[in-house]
Formats: sequence, structure tokens, C-alpha cells
Amino acid sequence: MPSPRPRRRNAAPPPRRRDAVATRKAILASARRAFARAGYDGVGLREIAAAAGVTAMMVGRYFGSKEELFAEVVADTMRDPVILSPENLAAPDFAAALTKAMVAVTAPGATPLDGFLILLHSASSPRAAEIGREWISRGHQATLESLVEGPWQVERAGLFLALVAGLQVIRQMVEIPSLAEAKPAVLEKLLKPIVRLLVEQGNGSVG
Amino acid sequence: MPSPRPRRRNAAPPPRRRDAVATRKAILASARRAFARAGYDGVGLREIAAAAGVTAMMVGRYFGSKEELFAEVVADTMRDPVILSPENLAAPDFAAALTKAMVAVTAPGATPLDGFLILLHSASSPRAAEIGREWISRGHQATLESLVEGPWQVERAGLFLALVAGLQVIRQMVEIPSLAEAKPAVLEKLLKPIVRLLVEQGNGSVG
DNA sequence: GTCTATAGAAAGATAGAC
DNA sequence: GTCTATCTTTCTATAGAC
Repeated sequence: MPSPRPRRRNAAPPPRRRDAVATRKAILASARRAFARAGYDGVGLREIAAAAGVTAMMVGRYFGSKEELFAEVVADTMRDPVILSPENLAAPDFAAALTKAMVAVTAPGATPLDGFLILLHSASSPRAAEIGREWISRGHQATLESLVEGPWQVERAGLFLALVAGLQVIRQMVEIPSLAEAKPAVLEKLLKPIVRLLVEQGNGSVG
Repeated sequence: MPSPRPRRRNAAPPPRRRDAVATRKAILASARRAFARAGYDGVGLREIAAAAGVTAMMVGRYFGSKEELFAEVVADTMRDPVILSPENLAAPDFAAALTKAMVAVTAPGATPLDGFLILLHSASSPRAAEIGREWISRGHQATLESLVEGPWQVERAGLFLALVAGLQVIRQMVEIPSLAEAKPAVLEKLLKPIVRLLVEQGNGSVG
């Protein structure tokens, strides 16, 4: 065997196609879509990689493991809140603004709130649930507690989170027609007084 | 090899230990616990079988497949509702009764509502989600629609379901401390007016 | 009726060529 | 930096002994 490797010159190794940062970004975006749709256990690294245009091995190379990839995706989606956004919090009637945003982002097919959705779909994995608990507790729960007026801020902030989670479960995850096909205006009308009860003052004398 | 099978007489084949109905019941109970804890994808047939004291093969023998076993477990848990129980529906102040039940069954560690919990944990499996959607739509949603007074029964019934689902997500699945460690009395006090808004009449003029 | 043993597919992770 | 190929484990489902 005189020439075992006659393919190419040794001087100019061809840099395949894409650079590192673009590949990493593509994998992250693909993983975000896949986890939101099928959850941590419901999707494989091969599938994520294929949708990103690379092979499964690249995922391990860039993120170490599936779990680390998941953690990064969650961090990415939780970074800028869409319901508790600065604009909504600064609105004159922020209960109304929160309600409107809540209905919009939990619409079937809507993806802006996929951070929450990823957690809901992935809660069967203990490790995934723990990652999500950290983000919600230290992020959204804390924001809400400082926002809610009146007594029992902690509990009322938690109930607000429960309401958002429940809407997402019924409308996006299980897709029960009663809410999945409901008109946004109707939902807003029904939800607004509930949100008011939770975030505005004057709820200490009920019951 | 003169006597290849000298173990036992051929006249009295020993019926191992348990009868069919007891084994089936044990498998069903084990599967219910396992699915509630880890979801459809999060648990294997081996684990379910081991907790029931049998081998994985028996599960296939009694239920055909994992999916059929799951469907039977869901049917079993959905059969008698614990929040929408006849007693609660017949209570003088049924909004208060529903609220109390809602807080009780979504307490961390509580398992009476594991039908819902199983679905939440299993929603990443498309087939499991579909099984759950059928039960909720035709069962609880229908019951609620006939119970709710006033306009928009469909949407308000759905919102009630969303509230229960959200409580279960936050308190049992993700276990956010704000609600998981909250006093039941506080939660009842905060939730009662919300439940009233949803199930009692007179909510057509808000907004 | 219950078991051991295994087939066949798919998962995550890794080695090594180029 | 990217690939093909493979290791190891784990899953569901099934065949066959007793």
C-alpha cells in the first residue's frame, strides 16, 4: 500500500461549512422546539441534531450531555419573561395587561412561553423538574411577590403561577377544546377579575 | 440421558402462588403508583412488574401492551371523581366544598387525584395525552358544564379545570414552595372567591 | 399461570478518521 | 470542526420450558 491517503493536500484542511457559533445556535434552537413539543424524555439527541442539520455527536461536543443541553435551553427560554415583561408591569392597569398577555401566550400553537411548556412536558424527569423549579422559584415567583399588593403575597403569587400553568396545560398540552378553541376576548373577560383578586390589594376580608 | 425431567410428577402441576385476578389487580395498582410518580415514559414495565411482585412478561400477558395498561390505569383513576364527587356537588355551598376539596387533593404527597397527575406527567407521549384528553373532555368537562351557572358555561368550566391542573402542577409536580408549603386555610380563603366567579351565576357584566 | 431467556429496536455517549 | 461507526445500556415484546 504505497499511498493510503491520497485524498487531499495537508496544507488546506477544508473547514466543512459552518462555524462553531452558528452550529451551537442551531442546535439550541432545534432543542428548544423539540423539548417544547415532546419534553425531555420524548425526544432524542439524534432528532434534535437532525433538525439542526448536524449529527448527534455534535450535540455532545457542544453541550456535553443531554442534561446540560436541556439546562441551557431552559435558561435561554426563561431569560426574558413574556407575561411579566417590563411593559406589562409598567402598564396603568397592569392586571388587565397581565390578563391579556396570559391569554395570548397560552393560545394553542403559541410558542413564546415555551419555557414553561418545556418544563410541563419534561416534569417526568426528576432532573428536568429540578432545573425548572429553580428557575421558577428564583425568577418568576420572586418577581411576582414584589408585584402583588396586599396580604399573602407569597401565596397569591403562587396562585398566579398556577393559573398560568393551568391555562397552558389545558390549552396547549392536553388541548381540551373548551379552552383551546375559546375566543380570547371571552377568556380575558372571565380571567380579568380573577387576576385582580390575585395581584391587587384588598383581599384580606374574604371568606 | 434417561430422565431429563425428574423434577415433578405430571399429575399435579403446582399453581404457582396467586390467582389471575389478584395478579392483575396488583399490576394495576403498581402501574398506577408508578405512572403517577414518573409518567408514561418515565417508568418501564420491568419496574412496574417488580413492584407488583411479578415479572415484566406478566404485564404483557394481562394487558397486551404498555399502552393498553396505561389506558386501563387512566380509566380506573378517572372513574370516580374526588373533587366533583356527588357529595360536593350536593353541598349547600358547593363553591366552598369544591374549593376545600381542590386544596386537599392537590396537597403535596396527596394521591387521590392521581388520574390528573398521571396525565400531566405523561403528556409528552402523544398517545397518552390523547387518552387523557378523551377522559377529561367527556367526563369532567361535561360534568362541569352542567354544573356551572350563568353565561359561558363551557369556558368557565374549562377555567375551573385549568385551575385544578395548575394547582397540581405547582404543588405536586414542580413543587414550588410558595404553594407546596402554603397553609390549606390560606389557599382556601384565596381560592374561594375565584371558584365562586367560575361556578356561580352573575359574571356576565365584568370587564 | 408463572417463569427464564432473548430477540429487535432505540437510546446516550464516545473513538477515531479526515 | 465535522463526520461515520460503534459501544453499552435499556426498552418493549415474545418464545418456550415447566
